[in-house]
Amino acid sequence: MMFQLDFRDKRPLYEQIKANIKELIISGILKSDERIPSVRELAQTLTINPNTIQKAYKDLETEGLIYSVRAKGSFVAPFNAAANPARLDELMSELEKILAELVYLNVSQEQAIAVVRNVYEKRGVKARD
Amino acid sequence: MMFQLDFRDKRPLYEQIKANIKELIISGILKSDERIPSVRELAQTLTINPNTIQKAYKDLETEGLIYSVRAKGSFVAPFNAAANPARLDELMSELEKILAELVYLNVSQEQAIAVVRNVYEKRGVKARD
Amino acid sequence: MMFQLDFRDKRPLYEQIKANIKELIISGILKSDERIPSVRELAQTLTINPNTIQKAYKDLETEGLIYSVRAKGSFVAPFNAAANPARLDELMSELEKILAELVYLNVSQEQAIAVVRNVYEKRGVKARD
Amino acid sequence: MMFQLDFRDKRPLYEQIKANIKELIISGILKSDERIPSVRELAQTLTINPNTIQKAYKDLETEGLIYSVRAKGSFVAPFNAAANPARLDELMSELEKILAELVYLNVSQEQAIAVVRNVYEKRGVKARD
DNA sequence: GTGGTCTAGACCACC
DNA sequence: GTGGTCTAGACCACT
Repeated sequence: MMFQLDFRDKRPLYEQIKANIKELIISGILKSDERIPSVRELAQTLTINPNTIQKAYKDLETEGLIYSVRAKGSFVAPFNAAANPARLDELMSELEKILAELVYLNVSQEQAIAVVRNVYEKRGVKARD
Repeated sequence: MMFQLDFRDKRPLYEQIKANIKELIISGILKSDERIPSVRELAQTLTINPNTIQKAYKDLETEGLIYSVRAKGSFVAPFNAAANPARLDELMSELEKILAELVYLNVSQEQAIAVVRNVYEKRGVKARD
Repeated sequence: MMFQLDFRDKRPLYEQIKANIKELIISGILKSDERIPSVRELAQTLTINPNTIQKAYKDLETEGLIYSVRAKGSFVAPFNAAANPARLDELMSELEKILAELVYLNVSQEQAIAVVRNVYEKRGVKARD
Repeated sequence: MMFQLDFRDKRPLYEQIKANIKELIISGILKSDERIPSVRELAQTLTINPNTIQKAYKDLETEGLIYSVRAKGSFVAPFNAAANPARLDELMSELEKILAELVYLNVSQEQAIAVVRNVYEKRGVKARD
């Protein structure tokens, strides 16, 4: 489980960490109940302050993507479709916003659908534990 | 041309202003070369500082969505497909990220494509100047 | 003698007018002692305020590029190399600044010299009445 | 890293600041990833308002010459040839304009080329990070 | 301490 | 009246 931080990125470091871990989870690289590095481990690996990792993990836990067991570590949460309908609404709204701008930029419906098919082909058949 | 600011929103005010005006432009409500409110006018309407509007307008201008003429006012920029290849890349990348998360949340490809068709139906045939 | 103004240009209108007339003179399209449009004529052609033209002409006269004869009109000044050594210094300084940035952007000396040759080829042999 | 502002200069202060820092970068005095003074530091040194520096830095960042890291400071961006094709076009166009006027002022092609060679000799072999 | 955002109030150039 | 620039002083998020 490795990723790098971009210190020139405008986003806060903890946002980058969240985004990276989230990507590892939704791409299926990290499986359900798999252990992820402890706060201290990751802080050392990335050479940043543990507080920053702490904040990222806490956020991910609130979002239902990971869970922590005291004295054991943090783990990938098993997928639960019903867990966050709010997140789904949010994504749909973002999706519509992006599509609207694509329409404005003269991207054809066919091109847009092609992107959808492409993503589903790449990620759709991945195993989910 | 009216919209409201949400002072509880965590985003900077000028970002909200940008987003609102952008939406008015890409939705076709504001037409090419149509005049938008002056910096002072809008500041008064929204009861915020003119500098904040100024910043939003300046940003929108560098993004190619509006143009400002000294002593005349600010106007919607005529659409220019070739103007913003970078923005298109950015949008495509965002699109893929959202779709990836939708895959993870078990949204079917058919549902995703339905959203695309829906947006194109609603906005695709709008007149452009 | 025609040119167009770009109202979206950030420069003041009178600067654009100056630049256009200057280009017509240095490119040899307007010859020495040739008459240029009166303030009123040009103002009407461009549909802008005569004061703006007035200011442009006054500036050009100060720079030695045109001269005005009361009740006759304005004319292209005959070329006089010794007239503005200051302008030459200014140009040389600008030239060096641009070249310095080209160096930084990895443009080769050969490319730069090619541009020089190209311009001289195009404009060098033009007749100067 | 020192320079002075000319308060009689007609250009905005932030433009002067930008020009000065740009010169330090393209001349190689400031190296890649080298830290430049913080907004507040420089404001104090020049005895002007921090907002003015902020604006200059922001502009330099969008031009790709520096990058800023929150809570860390601002730094010289590593050179990226592909980053700025638009700027190159702009410079070339300016170069041609200046050369055209030099032709008009009877500066010989040889003299112009000599200037080019001179600049490349002075700056061409500087180290880049 | 750093960059980023915001306000209030001011002056300038342009048309 | 319009956009553009500048100051002074303030608060916030981040590390």
